[in-house]
Amino acid sequence: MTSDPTPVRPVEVDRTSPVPLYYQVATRLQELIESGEIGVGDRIENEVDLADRLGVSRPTTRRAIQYLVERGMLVRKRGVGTQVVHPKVRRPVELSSLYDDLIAGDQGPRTAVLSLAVVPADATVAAALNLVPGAEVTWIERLRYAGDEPLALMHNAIPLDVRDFKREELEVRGLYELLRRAGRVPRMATQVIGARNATLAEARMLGEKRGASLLTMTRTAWDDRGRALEYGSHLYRAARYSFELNLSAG
Amino acid sequence: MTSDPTPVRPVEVDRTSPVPLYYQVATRLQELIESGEIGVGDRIENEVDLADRLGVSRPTTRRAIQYLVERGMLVRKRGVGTQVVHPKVRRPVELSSLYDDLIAGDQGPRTAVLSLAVVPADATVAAALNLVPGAEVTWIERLRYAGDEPLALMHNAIPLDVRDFKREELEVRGLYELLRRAGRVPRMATQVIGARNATLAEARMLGEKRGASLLTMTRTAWDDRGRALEYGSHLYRAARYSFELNLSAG
DNA sequence: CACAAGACTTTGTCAGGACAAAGTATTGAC
DNA sequence: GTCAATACTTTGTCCTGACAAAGTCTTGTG
Repeated sequence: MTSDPTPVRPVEVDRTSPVPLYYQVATRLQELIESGEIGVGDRIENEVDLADRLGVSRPTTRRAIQYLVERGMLVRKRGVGTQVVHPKVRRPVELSSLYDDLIAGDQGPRTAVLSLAVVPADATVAAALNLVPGAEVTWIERLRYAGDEPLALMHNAIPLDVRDFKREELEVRGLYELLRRAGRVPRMATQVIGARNATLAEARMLGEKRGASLLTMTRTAWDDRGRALEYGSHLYRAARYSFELNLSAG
Repeated sequence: MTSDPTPVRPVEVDRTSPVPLYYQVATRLQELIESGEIGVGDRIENEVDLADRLGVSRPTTRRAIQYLVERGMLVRKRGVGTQVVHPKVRRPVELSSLYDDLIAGDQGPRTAVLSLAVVPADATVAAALNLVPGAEVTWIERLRYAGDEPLALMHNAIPLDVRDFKREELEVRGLYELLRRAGRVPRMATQVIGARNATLAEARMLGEKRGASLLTMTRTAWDDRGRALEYGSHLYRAARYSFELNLSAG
């Protein structure tokens, strides 16, 4: 016995608002699902009826539903209907979460800039940023703290044309924010997560014992036009840090 | 001086094909970009003209372009046009790549099933799979090899109602394939990647020294209807394995 | 020459309609 | 009763048409 689809109750769209209709509908649906009014496993009203009742066209309704399907909240099946599969938005791994270490620099955890200099790129950096070997880059070394304890040792290389960095700004605002202010917004990134044992020097900086397990993460980020923006090579204390990913398959 | 948009040359859509038109167009565009006929930074023809020339409607063309935008190959700007930002498809982290360790079991690397038994779920497993503590699950322990060398030690817990597993099948087909055959397709997953030093027992199984750095990955996967499908807790030799992710921000 | 107003280009949103395809439920024949 | 054919529901694809909004380029004014 299949349960009847839950009708979406009082919903009105605001046609004077600059917010697109499909987005208004999607947001409303999302609220209903997150609040539990439409539970996991429930079917929602079919597109045609929903569109009618909201007073919008079917394409608009479809687009709203599609938006939530892509976010992993809903699943559609032809001939069957649209079902809630998850009450929370499961983002398909966002750059924002990827950059949380940088964003977070704006708020809580303290970040110390250990060094900031213009140096010639070594082979690895040059390859990652698609530069000619020996081209100059801004090289940043930072130590991130969580409370009093060191958490991560972060190295970044940024092409010279991206921006001129100042130490104080970097400590206060964080790398990500500075890039954004320069109008260079990351659009794409590849990252590799691995692990290895700490060297003596690394262990000392991070307050670990030699040989302690460290998480390694290297990342290259590109902007809108495919220009390399940033190369990062970071070390995290494995005992105090892990990466969390939410994935969805369409 | 902006360069003229590259016209997409001989393209025809096949209306007798069961492949959707928008997908045909997207595939054709993708080929042109991957082959380099349309280079990074080039603008492609505008939607309206493209649609005209292909003999399809603008919404269909838009959908094709949208598809490639979501994959990170193209970027659109209102009033400007659509530009190529990356010549290869950068998938936003797929479940398929997430499951490569399982899929790969079908082909190259050998996987030995160390144990396969029905046991009561411990607290961690029960919580991850959303079961009552003590409920029975199929518990699988496997050792993955790359060539002659051990690569990973994998533990999985699968709710009993999902499927009845046989050792031989598991060795030959891999877990993922067996789940798929049971009609339980993973749609969503959360995973946590961390690291720690190997215990003596783990080191022995993996052919490492005690204290060697290991990558840890725990994952819970859900199917279509939000039912927990699989919990996995895996250990990888950090010296021989790393996770690669491609991310895009919309 | 500098700068603002306007024209133009291009993508973004939205409507309404039509038919196809994939499930589900019902009906009918044996 | 069982099973296959049929009807029905629901999403998937595709079309035409229209206007809005955000850039870019041109033009004209001071």
